[in-house]
Amino acid sequence: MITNKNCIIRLSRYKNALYRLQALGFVKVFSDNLADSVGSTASQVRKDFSLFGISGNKKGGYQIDILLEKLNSILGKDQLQKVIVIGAGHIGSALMRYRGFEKEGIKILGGFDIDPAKINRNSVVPILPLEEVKAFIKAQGIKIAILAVPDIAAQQAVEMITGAGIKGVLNFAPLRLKDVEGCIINNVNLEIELENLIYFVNVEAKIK
Amino acid sequence: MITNKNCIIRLSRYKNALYRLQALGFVKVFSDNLADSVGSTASQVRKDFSLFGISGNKKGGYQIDILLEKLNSILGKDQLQKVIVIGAGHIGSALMRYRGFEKEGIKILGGFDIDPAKINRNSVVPILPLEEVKAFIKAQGIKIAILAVPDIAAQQAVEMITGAGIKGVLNFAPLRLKDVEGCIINNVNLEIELENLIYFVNVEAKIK
DNA sequence: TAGATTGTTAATCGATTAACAATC
DNA sequence: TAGATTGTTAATCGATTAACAATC
Repeated sequence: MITNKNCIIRLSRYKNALYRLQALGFVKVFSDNLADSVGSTASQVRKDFSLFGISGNKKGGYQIDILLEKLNSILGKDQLQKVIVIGAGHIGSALMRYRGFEKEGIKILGGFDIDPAKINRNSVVPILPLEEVKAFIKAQGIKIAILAVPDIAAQQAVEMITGAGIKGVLNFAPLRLKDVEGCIINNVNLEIELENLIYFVNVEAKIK
Repeated sequence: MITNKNCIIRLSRYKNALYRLQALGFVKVFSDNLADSVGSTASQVRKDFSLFGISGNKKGGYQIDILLEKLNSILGKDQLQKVIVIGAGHIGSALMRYRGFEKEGIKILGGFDIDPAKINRNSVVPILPLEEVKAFIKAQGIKIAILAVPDIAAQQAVEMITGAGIKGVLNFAPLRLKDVEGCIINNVNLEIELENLIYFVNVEAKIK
């Protein structure tokens, strides 16, 4: 099944919105309710669902609990997702301590750094020497890594961890990483995100 | 001028690639070199440039220094961009300490939090009480804010700062913020980014 | 000149939106 | 039943890619 990234991102948003609706006591939802909640359109919602064979009831809309079950299954939320963080600098450390992932069934099992001063085997998320990462990935069967190392270290780090079995990397290093065979890399470039925002703010300012 | 977000992101990537090429001693570049550097196509590069009236020399390609000047001007890199951070939790603090922004001419002038324990007027980036944020924005003429507060605090925080003059928000709170008149909001949702990666990794795993 | 590269127009591609028959 | 909502097909829209004349 071929689907685009935006579509999957919308599935995540639907899921989040459905939990909020459920918390408000709703049991079923119509495509246009859901569209409103995520800032989309009713057509888009129904189209997305039909791509995944999710169907509702004509006239009756969709039952939230069933819908959540299906979305959670598609998004892999029915099992704990084990993740490691490479690089224990400012960003890496913040991500290790960030509580938002737990709620989503994402568990950070460890952090890794080359700097001996950063090693701490006793913290909530242990921070281990980078040379242990390969063994750790294999022992724990980890497929997903967050990369938060300086730009010059990024390419080498990716090659190391993909060699050990990592299949997906969320990259915070401020450079576009070359794809590695058999591994998906999603780039989150903070500088570029800000630069983008600045551009559009300035354009708006010029229009007025 | 109407342009899409992806196009502006590519301009940032071209700029970054050009600095690397310049560091390697190159003086001029052809559209297909640049395409290679950023993982795009020569057509795309020329199209992007033509949208902004950037022209090169037939046969001669583009002169890197001139190109950089133009891209930097479009992206607002010819002036220091002043930014504040709302929320001094894990993510907010990490962003305040992150060195990557400086290189890009982005200066974080202050952080703000409601927790008195987080206040520190003497740190490199001072952390001030949230009630001072409006005055600070006005006094310093700040237009851009990074939002890194818990989800329940996000909507209110946005309304507060846009009321004081903020025109662009980079939102790290894990919920989609309602647009506010006269303010652009770019959402960076870490949970959704990871969820997305997990989905595609799992799909790849199923195919094999 | 011959060859190579730009700049722009046209073609293609894919995603979003609209429309509407089916049906509860 | 009448009205409302789904599911899917068709139309639209916008972005990317290809093609090629201009020209250095």
